[in-house]
Amino acid sequence: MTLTVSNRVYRVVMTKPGRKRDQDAEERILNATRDLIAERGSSQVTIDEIAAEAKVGKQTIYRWWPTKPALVLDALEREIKSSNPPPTTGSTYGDLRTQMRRVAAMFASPTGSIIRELVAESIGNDDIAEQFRKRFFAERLKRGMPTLEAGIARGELRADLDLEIVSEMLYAPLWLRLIIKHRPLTPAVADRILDHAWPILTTDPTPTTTRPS
Amino acid sequence: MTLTVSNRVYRVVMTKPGRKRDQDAEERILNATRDLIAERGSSQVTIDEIAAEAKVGKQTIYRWWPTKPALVLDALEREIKSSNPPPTTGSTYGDLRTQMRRVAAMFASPTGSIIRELVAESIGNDDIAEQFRKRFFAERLKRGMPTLEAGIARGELRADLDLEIVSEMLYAPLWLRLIIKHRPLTPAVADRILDHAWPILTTDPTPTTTRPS
Amino acid sequence: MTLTVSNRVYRVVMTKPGRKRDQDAEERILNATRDLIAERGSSQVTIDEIAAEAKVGKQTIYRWWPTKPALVLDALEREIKSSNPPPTTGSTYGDLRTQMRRVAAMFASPTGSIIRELVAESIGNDDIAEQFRKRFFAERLKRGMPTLEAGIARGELRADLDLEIVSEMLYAPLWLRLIIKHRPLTPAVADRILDHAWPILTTDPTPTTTRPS
Amino acid sequence: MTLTVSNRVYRVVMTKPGRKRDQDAEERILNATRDLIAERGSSQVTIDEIAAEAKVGKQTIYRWWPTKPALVLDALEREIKSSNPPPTTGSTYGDLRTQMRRVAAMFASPTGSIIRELVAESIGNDDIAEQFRKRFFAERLKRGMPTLEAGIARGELRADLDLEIVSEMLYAPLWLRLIIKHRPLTPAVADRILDHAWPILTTDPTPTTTRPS
DNA sequence: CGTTAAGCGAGACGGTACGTCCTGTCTTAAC
DNA sequence: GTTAAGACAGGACGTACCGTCTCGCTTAACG
Repeated sequence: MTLTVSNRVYRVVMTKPGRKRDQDAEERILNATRDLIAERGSSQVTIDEIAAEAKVGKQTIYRWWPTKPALVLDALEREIKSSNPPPTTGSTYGDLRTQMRRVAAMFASPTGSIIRELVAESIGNDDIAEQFRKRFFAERLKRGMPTLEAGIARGELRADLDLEIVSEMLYAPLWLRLIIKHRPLTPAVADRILDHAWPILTTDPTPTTTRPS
Repeated sequence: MTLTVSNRVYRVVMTKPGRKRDQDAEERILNATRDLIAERGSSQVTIDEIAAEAKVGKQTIYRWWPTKPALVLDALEREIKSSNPPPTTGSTYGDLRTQMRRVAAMFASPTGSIIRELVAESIGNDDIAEQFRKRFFAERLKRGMPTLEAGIARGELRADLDLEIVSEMLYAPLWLRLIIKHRPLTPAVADRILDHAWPILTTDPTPTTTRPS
Repeated sequence: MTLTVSNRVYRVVMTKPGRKRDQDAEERILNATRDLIAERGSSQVTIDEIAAEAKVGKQTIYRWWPTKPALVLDALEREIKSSNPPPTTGSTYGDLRTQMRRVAAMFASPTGSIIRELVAESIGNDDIAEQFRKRFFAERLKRGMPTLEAGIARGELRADLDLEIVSEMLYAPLWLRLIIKHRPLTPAVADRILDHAWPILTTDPTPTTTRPS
Repeated sequence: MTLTVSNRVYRVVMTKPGRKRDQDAEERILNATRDLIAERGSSQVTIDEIAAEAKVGKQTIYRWWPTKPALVLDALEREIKSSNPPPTTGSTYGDLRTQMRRVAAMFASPTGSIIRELVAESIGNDDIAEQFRKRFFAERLKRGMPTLEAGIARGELRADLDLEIVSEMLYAPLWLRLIIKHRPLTPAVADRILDHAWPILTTDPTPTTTRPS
C-alpha cells in the first residue's frame, strides 16, 4: 500500500519494526518474581533482586511493568490461570463445599501470601487496586456465581436470594482471615461457614439437619 | 539525699529529673499523622513529612514510637476512642442493625481510610499486625458478641449458633468492602446482610417475613 | 510517522528510491556527530542521539566505529583534512608567523571545540589517546618542523636548536589556551609568542628589533 | 533567649541548629577520592565506590559536592595545599630551574594523573572548568610570577618581558606533555626548556654559554 | 541558685532501593 | 544482504527515605 504526498511516495506498513519482546526473558522475570515473593513477601523483594535472579537488566523490567505491584499482579495471574474447572458433585451443597474448600486451601498456600501482599499494594495504589479487582478479585468472587445460579435454576436454592450478598457472606470470612490472620484458615472453617449459611440458602424445609449440633 | 550501703554511696532520687515529655508536641504529631494519612494514605507519607508538619524533630517521633505504623495505630486509636455505647433498642435485631450500620458508617468515613491503611501496614509487618489485631480488630469484632449472647440469653437467637462464624458472616463483608473497595459501603448494605442472615439466627419460625422481597 | 484510518494505526515509511544508502548513511553519521558535538560537547552527546539525528540505526554506527570517540576522531579528521599547504612567504619568520596564526585561528573556530573534546576523550581512554596522537597531534605539531629545518638550512635559524623543544615553546601555549581557556586565543597572541621566542631562534645579531617594546 | 519587640516574641539564635558536618567523614571521602583516582583515573571511579571506600553514605557525598569533579577538585586542592615555599637559590636562573623541575616532578607523580583527569572534566563542564582555573590553574601558573618579577627587579631579567607570554613558554610545554603524553615528562625536559628560553630572558650579554651544545 | 539529666528542633549521618539513562550487542521486518 | 527500529544485559547515576546520631538549647527536679 502506498501513499503519495506532494510527489513523495510513502509506503504504509502495519507492523512495528525492531526486535521483538523476548518471551524467555518475560518468563524468567515472572518466575523470579513468583519465587522471591512467595519466599519473603512482596515488600521484602527489590526489583534489583528480581532482575538479578532473572538474569535480566532492570530496564527490561521497567520497560514492561510500570511498578513492582503491576509485576506481582502479572506473576499472580499466571499462577492462578491454571484454574480448576468448576466442581460438579451433583448437588449444589456439594459444589459450594468443594469451591469454598478450594479457596481456603489456596489462601493457606504460598499463593495466598502473594494475594495478601497484593491486597496491601492495592491499598496504597489505586491503579494496582483497579487492576487487582478487575483481573483477580472480581473474577474470583464471581466464580461462585454460576454454582449459586444453577442451584436456583435446579430449585435447590431459594429464588429470592441476593447473590451478591450471599457470596460475600460465604467468602468474605475467608478473605478476612487471609488478610487479618486473626483466626486459622482451614477447609474446616469453610465447612462451618457453609453449614451455618445453608439454611437461608436452601428451599429444604428442614434446614437444621445440616447444622452442626 | 544519699544512701550508703557497704561503703557505696547512692543518690536516692524519687522522680526522674529532666524535661517532661511535651504534650503539645505529641498532640501535634498525632494530628499531623492523622491529617496526612487521611489525605494521601499511609504509604505515601514519610516520617520526615510528619515531623515537618508537626514542627517537631524526627527524633522526637522515634523517641516515642518505634515505627511509622505504631504511630499510625496510635493516631487511629485516638480517633476511635470516642466509642459509642452498645445500642439498646429493645430487640436483638434492632441492636444488630444499629451496630452494623455504625460500622458501615465508620468505614465510609475518613476513619475508615486510616483503618484501611493500617490493614496494609499489618500485611507487611507482623509486629504491626499483632498490635492491630490486639488493640483494634479483636476488640471491634467482639463488640458485637454481647449483643449476640444477650439475644441467645433472651431466647431471641438460636442457642446452637457458632458466634465466631456468625459474627464473621455479618461483619466480614463490610470489612472486605472497606479493604477491596469492590462495591459500595453503605448502611443499606449492612441492612441487606443482616436481613439475609437473620433467618438462621432467629428462633422465630417465620423468618421469611424479614427477608427482602 | 503514523497514519490513522478507521481507528487503525499505520506506520508511514519512505520508499527507497534507489540503492547505495551506504555512503549516504556514513555521511549523515559524521555530519550529525560533528554538529552535535560542536553544539554541546562530546560528553553530552549520546550514540542514540547521533543515530536519531542521522536517521540511522545504532548498529550501523557500531558496525564501523568501535566507540564514540573513534567516531568523533573520524568526524574531526574529515573536518581538518582540508589542510592548507605550508606557507612560503620567503622568510622563516614570516612562515612561522603564518603557521602559528593559522593554528590559533583553527583553535578559535568550531574545529577547535572538536579538538578540545578529543583531548578530553584521550585523557579517559588510552586507545583514543593513541589514535589522537598518531592521526592528529603528532602530525600537527610536526607540521612546523620543515619550516624550522628549512630556516636552519638557509642559515636564518641557529643550527644548534633542539627543534622538539622549540616547537613546543611556540605551539604549546596555543594548545594550552585551547584546552584550559584561561586566556584568549587570538592571532595576536600567536604573534606575541613568536616575537618573544624569535631572538633565541635567529642568527640575527640584533634580535631586539623584532621584540615588542 | 528571647527578644520582645512590639509585643512580638522572637527566639534569638546564634548558630545554625542541627548536627555539625562530620569532619572525619569529609576527611575519609577526600582520602578515598584521592586514592581511588590516583589508582585508576577519575573516569573509572564511581561515586558508589568512593562512598564504600570511605564508609560513607552516598548522600553524604552529594550533600557537599554537586558533582564528581567538584569532589576531585577538592581532593586535589588538599593534596597540593602542602605547597613548597618558593625556592631561593640566590639566582633567578636557579629559582626557575627548581620551580620547573618541581612542576615536572608533580606532573609525573600520581598527582599529575589527578590533574590530568580534572582537565578532562573541565573540558566537558564549564562549571568545573571555572573552578579548576580559579582554584588550581591560575594559582599554579602565577606561582612563577614572583620569581620572574624579582628577576627583573634584581636586573637579572630583561625589563621589557611580557611575563604572561614568558611563563606560558616555560610551563605550557610541561602541561602539554602531561595532557597529551606525546613525549616523556622529566626534570631534564624542564631543564632543556629553560636553557633554550634563558637567552631571551636574561640581560646577560653572553647567553649561549647556558645553551646545550 | 546551680547542677544535672532528659526532652526538644534541627539536620547530618550510614545505608538501601529506587527509577532513569546510556552503552554496546542482539534481533526483527522491510526493503 | 543491508537498513532502521528497538529490545536486550549490564551498570552508574542522583534522589528519596529510613532509623540513628549529634548539636546547642530548654525545662524541671534535686540539693
